[in-house]
Amino acid sequence: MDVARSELFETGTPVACASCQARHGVVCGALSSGQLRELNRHSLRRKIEAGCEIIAQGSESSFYSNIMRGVVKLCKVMQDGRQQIVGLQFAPDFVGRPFIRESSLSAEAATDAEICVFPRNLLDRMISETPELQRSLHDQALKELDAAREWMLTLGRRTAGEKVASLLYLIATHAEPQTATSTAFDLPLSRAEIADFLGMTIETVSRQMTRLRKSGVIRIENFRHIIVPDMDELERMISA
Amino acid sequence: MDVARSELFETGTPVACASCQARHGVVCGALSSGQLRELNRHSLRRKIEAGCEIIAQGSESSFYSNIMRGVVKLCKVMQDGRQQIVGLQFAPDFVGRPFIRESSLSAEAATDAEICVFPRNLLDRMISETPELQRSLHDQALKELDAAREWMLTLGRRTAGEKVASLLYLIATHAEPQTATSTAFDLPLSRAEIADFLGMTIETVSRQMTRLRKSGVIRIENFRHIIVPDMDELERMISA
DNA sequence: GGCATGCTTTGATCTAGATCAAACAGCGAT
DNA sequence: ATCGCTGTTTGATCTAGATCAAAGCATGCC
Repeated sequence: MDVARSELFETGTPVACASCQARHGVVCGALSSGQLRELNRHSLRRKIEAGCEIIAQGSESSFYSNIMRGVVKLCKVMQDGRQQIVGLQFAPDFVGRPFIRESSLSAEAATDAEICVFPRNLLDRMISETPELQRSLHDQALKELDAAREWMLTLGRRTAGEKVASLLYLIATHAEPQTATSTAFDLPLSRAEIADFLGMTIETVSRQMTRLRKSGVIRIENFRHIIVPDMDELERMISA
Repeated sequence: MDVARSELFETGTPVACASCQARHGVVCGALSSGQLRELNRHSLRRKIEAGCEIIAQGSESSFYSNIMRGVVKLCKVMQDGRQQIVGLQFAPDFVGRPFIRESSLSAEAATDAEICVFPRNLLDRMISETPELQRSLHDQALKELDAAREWMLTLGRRTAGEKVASLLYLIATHAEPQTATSTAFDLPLSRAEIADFLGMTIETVSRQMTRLRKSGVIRIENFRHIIVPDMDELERMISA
């Protein structure tokens, strides 16, 4: 499943990141059209299968990316194998750690995804030349920080039931289309990944899911597809 | 204990932030001397007692600050009273959430502290005019993000014993002076605060502390003062 | 001093969630 | 179809850590 770093960058479909020119992506929105042209000349758009590693924990990565489609999970693992998902990213998020080459976490496609890959050196130069871009990445970092801290509260102080409800709520909120109050979406994560996000075991995740199902808060079809008839009801399970 | 927001800004010792001119503080290091002079004219240095709230969760704050001395804890509380410390900040960290007025967390002095208080409007202007400052704050945000994610791993996947060891290691690392391998420091947090940082109860914190004491990894004097004879030993307890 | 007050430690018990162990899908390959 | 594989649910039991309850121990106040 893994894709070596160099491979990721060198074997991608060599197509300029056309749709970035719209206004997708944290990066592209902040660039002048001249910069965008230069960036496009040196960037690749690449399809990534679910499970593919984009950046490996502990590695030095020589590129950044923008998520164009799909969900990416950020993960930390301990050498004894315990692991914790520390962030979920959706289009049009930026992936990569500005200013530090060695990654303290791995980034992996949770679903099939498409990303735009930029060479690190070029983008670093553009960051330093473009306050607008710096601001844009600063914004994203702060957004991720807010999300991380919200999640710390969930990890430290919520019960198993509240944790699962929090996760479903998070996903439902980011999975776009939703009718008036009811919402349907595909879970981008397996039970095992959910467990790693919530700091618990898959058995407990499963039990809490069926508890939510039996109490009518959610409906489950095909393990992955979830329907929330009433989002307010789900929100009430979280005990914000 | 609380200090109203306006009070915090209006009743501080009206002394220009002289020592910032050295190079203390995330903010001051990034400014030109002209900007620094202007900032100083509108800023206050203020002594804060342990327990004083600097920013209240849910409030709109009209200022930022720089920690000059002491430790500040960032805290989130749920309406049923459960709470979680989501960050610890030390001099010369910056306190405040750029670009968003309403705070999703509270900032409170964990120890007696000294801060420099800046009006938000002025600093926001300077941020937009000074890429160097933007970069500096971006750096701090990324540093906090790394710390938050490291802590998510601790909250989600480490045992009680590992959690306490992680906390002691974190504090020991930030409390400055340390001889070759041995380290001594004052805990900036009470047992209850430690519990809120680690997502556990004070009883469990206490038990784990005495376990570490009995196994010789730490020595405890006066509840607050800790001696770590061998930092490597402590590090081994963490199981990174 | 003597006594209230707020931490902190220690002990006894309880329980939410982990662990161990099966069954139960869904699904692609033969 | 049947087999094998992987992911999920469900059940039975166990345990780390929570909860409940009582002492210690400093510190400040009268």
